[in-house]
Amino acid sequence: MSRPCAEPPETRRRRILDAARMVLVKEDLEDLRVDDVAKKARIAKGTLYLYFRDKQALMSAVFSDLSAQLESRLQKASGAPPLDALRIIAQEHLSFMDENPDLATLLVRRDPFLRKERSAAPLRERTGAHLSILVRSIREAVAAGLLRPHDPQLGALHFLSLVRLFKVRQLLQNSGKTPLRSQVQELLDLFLKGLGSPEAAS
Amino acid sequence: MSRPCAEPPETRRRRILDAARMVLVKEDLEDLRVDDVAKKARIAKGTLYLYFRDKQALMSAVFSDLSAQLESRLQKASGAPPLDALRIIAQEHLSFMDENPDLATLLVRRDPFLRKERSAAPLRERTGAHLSILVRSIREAVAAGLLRPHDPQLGALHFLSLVRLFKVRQLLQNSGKTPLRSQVQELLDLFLKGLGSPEAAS
DNA sequence: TATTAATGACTGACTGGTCAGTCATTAATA
DNA sequence: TATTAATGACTGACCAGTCAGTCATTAATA
Repeated sequence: MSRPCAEPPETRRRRILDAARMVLVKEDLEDLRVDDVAKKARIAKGTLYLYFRDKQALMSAVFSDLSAQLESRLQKASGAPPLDALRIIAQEHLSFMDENPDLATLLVRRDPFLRKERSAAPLRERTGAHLSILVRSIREAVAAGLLRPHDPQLGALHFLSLVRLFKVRQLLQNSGKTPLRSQVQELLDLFLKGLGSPEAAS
Repeated sequence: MSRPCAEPPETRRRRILDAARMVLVKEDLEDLRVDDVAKKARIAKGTLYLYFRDKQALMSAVFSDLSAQLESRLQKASGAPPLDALRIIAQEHLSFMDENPDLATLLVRRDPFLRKERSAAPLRERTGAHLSILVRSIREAVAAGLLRPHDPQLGALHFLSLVRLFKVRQLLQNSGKTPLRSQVQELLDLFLKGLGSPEAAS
């Protein structure tokens, strides 16, 4: 019945999560040291284990948290007309990454499709959800004659890999001062029209 | 003056390298255990250190080796007319990955652009070389009016991310019985024409 | 040719350091 | 005082890298 701690458990959990995210990004490694997270969160290591079963659970929580945030943004697209939905999805992805750079680094660096470790499972699941939002939009766009017929899963993966591409480009040239709106346009152009000149045939 | 070993040093080095590659793929982790490599190569751990300074050097050698193989294939494209060059590059990438599946897994999983560890340096360098081959072809294609004007680095990154996309798709649906030729065509179509229907405007 | 010495490639038990997870103790609250 | 949160020193597993010793092979000698 007593709570000697200075803050509510939820807040503390959040602090640990944030610390873990920061450490994960700074280390730029796949792994993190629990001691580092504890130090960053200004708690004892033992305390951390009151909030998370083990390191795996902690890392899973970090990714789960991140992609839940992203997912809630992508929901804005549902209900919009097909192409608008795609534009919104692109925009939300890119702006989300703009607003949380380290997070973007994490999401881009960890490819959820190619990881089999336990810690990646929730992320993969979430990305599956992102995919299904995309797939729906793409199906609709094809039905409306706005996209040429194709395997929607390929289309969705392609779209996501374009998002990834833009983020990679930004990370490479750390200037990255291209305004969001034109990035979105460029992305959609690549997706819809490719790079071939209009008059040429392949 | 004596060579008690049953095989020439070059062969042995190769065996270690192959073992390391296999372990790296099977573990599906970023890391590997030197003991595992030694066991796989059927040599004592100490022997391994006669051929490689340390674990880093071993891993660097693995990636360096892999991308050198790929690079030599991509050279086939040099000299070809712009669009043919792109087709050849796509084809060589995909067929190379078909022939060496675990290697493909490695190359796709490790994103050379986003890693900072020492072991990734040679891979990043090589991929830089791949990029420059691509950039050249793309510049020529733009000059010839076959591609619309754009930042060639973006184009090259886009092309590579399409290659990656196709490999990811294949890894996801492990059936993957799409014939090479049609994959190449599909890739080029995405690159050149995108997914928009011909008559629609964005 | 038979015997012995020299060589160095190869071995694997060992070391030292790292780090995830534990738990006896302490501090805070009711 | 009773209860529970928080602590951090400790443990034990793990693993990269080492190095003193082995022994197959070659060279030298009789």
